[in-house]
Amino acid sequence: MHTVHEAPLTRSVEDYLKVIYHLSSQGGFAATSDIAAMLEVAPPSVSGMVKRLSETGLIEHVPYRGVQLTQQGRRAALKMIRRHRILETYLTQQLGYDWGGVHEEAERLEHAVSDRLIERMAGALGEPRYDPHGAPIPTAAGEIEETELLSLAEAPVGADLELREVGTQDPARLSYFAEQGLVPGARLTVTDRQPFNGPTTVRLESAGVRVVGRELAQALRCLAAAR
Amino acid sequence: MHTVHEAPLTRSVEDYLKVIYHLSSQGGFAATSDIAAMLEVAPPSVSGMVKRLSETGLIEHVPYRGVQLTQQGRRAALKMIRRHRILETYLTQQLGYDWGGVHEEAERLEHAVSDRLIERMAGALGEPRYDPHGAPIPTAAGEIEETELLSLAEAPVGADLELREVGTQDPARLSYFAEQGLVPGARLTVTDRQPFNGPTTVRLESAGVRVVGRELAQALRCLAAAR
DNA sequence: AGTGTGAGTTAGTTTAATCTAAATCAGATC
DNA sequence: GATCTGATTTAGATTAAACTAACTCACACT
Repeated sequence: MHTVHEAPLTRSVEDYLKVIYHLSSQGGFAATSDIAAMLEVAPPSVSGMVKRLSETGLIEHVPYRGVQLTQQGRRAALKMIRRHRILETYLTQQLGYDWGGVHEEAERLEHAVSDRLIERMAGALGEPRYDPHGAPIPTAAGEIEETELLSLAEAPVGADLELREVGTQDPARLSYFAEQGLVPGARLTVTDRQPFNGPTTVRLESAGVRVVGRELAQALRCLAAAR
Repeated sequence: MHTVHEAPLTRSVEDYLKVIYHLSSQGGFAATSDIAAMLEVAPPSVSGMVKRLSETGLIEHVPYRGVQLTQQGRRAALKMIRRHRILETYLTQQLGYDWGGVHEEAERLEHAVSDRLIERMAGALGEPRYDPHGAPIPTAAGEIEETELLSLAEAPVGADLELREVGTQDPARLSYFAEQGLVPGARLTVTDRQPFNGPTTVRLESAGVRVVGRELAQALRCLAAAR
């Protein structure tokens, strides 16, 4: 299949595709209002963009239901996600950025970098497979690892887990997690959970005991630990 | 003096300021048509932008004469030039870019990077004073070295020179110069010049003899060599 | 089945940057 | 000094992305 001439996507289009990817990743449709909320934009702006995106074949729109990415749209979204995650990894490992601030910087840069630069960065880093928060980095070919992870808020008491991904971009939460030793790779055991969706208590293998409120626990995504 | 709240400049505004800086650097005014030519934009677009820029106090406009930067405009322009040159230096030294292509990449990135990132890059490079083409890098405080250089097209026969700056962004010319050993720091002696603005012949201290056409020679900016 | 509510869409305006075509100015030429 | 010419500006249209206000749809509830 020949490479088709593709007009460069504008900043906005790229952002829409990324949030549609995230919102529809758990199957199903992304709702107009959710897209609007994530982009901090009024709902009619979304309707307008949705019209253009479906005209150009990047999304499928079912009026009053929501939207889904087409193959083409998914490819474009994964490309932006790769850019974002490579940038975060590079800024962290090569330029001393900490968890706070990387996201914002990457968010701006991802629209300006060339494929060539991203691949140079990836090369300099040794083709990393995960970003600093533990999220998988799509390959240049557009494939992404899809591992089922279990949020710490749902993990059963007694489970031995490995923390794989810290699923937030909020700098305050990120630095709090980092302080608490709650970083990708940490081994932990769930020792308790308060009733009615209360906080989860865990024992960290290499540190002490932590009590994590439900909302925070939802961001911590784990895998059953290999023993 | 307190830092005034400054609205972030758009991509376009920044580009206009940069070319106005370059066009008016040899004193005097930048002409509408020259700005239009450098930005590859129609002259009326320049008139429109000039109106807005002078309203916001970044330039001084004398109708039918041209424009000049104000102090504020000059500061903004030098900031962009610093970003551009730090980026070119970083891409070249840390990510293996060669002379061709760096310019284009930096041109896009300079609008997206934060001051913080630029200063990290500058730090990683050891606060470089010159970019890969030999152009001086403005300091973070907004000062730029202004050394009088002599274009090779004007240098008298017999002069011993040090090549300081290769003043072009054209990738083809840049790689040609690099092949010929005409890079910043090269020592050379002017041995001949053909009449009527003909080519200049130079002997390179560490290589052989080169004949350089007038147009190319204009891009090579030199300093009288220390002996 | 009728209706109310909130989500979604349409209509029409705004802002920034561009364009083409038309008008105007300034300096050079005769 | 009148005129010509090319550079510059003004006028008006276009595109992309956003907004507010007003309308419409789908679906849940009685």
